[in-house]
Amino acid sequence: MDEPRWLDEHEMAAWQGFVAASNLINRRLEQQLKEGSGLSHTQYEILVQLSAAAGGSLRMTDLADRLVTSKSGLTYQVTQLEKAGLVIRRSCPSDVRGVFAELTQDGWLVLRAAAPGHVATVREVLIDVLSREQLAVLAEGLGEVSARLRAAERRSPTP
Amino acid sequence: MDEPRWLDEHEMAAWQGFVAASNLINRRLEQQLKEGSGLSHTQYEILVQLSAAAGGSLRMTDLADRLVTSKSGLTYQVTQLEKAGLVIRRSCPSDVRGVFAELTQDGWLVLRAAAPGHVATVREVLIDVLSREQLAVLAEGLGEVSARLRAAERRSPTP
DNA sequence: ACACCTTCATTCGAATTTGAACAAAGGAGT
DNA sequence: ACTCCTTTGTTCAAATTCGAATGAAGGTGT
Repeated sequence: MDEPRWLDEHEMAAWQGFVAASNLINRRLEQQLKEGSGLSHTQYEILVQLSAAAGGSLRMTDLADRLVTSKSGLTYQVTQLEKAGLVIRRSCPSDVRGVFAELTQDGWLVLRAAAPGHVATVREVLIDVLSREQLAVLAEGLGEVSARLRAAERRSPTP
Repeated sequence: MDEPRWLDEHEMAAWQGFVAASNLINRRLEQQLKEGSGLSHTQYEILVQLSAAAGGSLRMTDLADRLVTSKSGLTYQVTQLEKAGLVIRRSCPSDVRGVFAELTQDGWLVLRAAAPGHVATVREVLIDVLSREQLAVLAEGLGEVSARLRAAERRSPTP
């Protein structure tokens, strides 16, 4: 770290574009979901992950891994969703410590109702702005970035 | 919104890659900055924006626009930085309501000390993972995405 | 000068996020 | 069986975030 390699003009543009887009997209998504269905982006993502899982349920730890949140943050949000009746907790038969979060009927309905508006916004802010080729590069590049970061986290966990 | 255009496989990969990378990078950056210099990513970005501005100072509103935060969030963080002695507030001579946040000498020093570690991490998680061509596409595409979102916000402000 | 609308930054309360500490249980090695 | 280390999910206090409301001042049009 004696003589750091600073970012050149192009690298800086890529980095700033990424950070700005990330923040702006998040803000827009948050706003759309809130006014469209009363959900936060985090809550929406929880419902999505559960809906994609077998039986509409996942262990708390699995869920926390797929989203990128702390365990305590997930506990909080699942409690909120449980109060709202969109999710219930079930204890795991094979492991007394384990807890499943499971989508309720209302959870499915709310997700179904929220999805079209959300997808439309995702198109509006990102997908429909970019060409097919740009999307391919994005998927490829950021997929690799994510994979490496996940691997790095497994090598040095944050408990 | 009657018959929403869902995302196909490739679009989904791009979107999920973007969201995952965004969250994972943020988490890593937050961790590195905290342990490397005791700053949060938000605080670091405030210092960067001030250092890039003429006289090392910016109006609160300008600052809030360049970062992507609410005004009240900025007020809070500037207060924290002021307590830490890295920033001071100055009132604007031409507009009594205006407040400048200005980098102090300590602010410059802390930023200088924090920058190398931060840049190294940015390289590690994003820049050095991608090829020159991928970076170019990223800069171009996400620059456009950001520009559109900023323009949209100006058309319908969030006060 | 006046009324009216906008802009600036802060304050306030509520919601959320985080990390550390915790208790309970699993699993491996002896 | 027993010790040791890990994993699981929650709780707690503290830090951070946001939005709405506020007060004060700028700017405009008449």
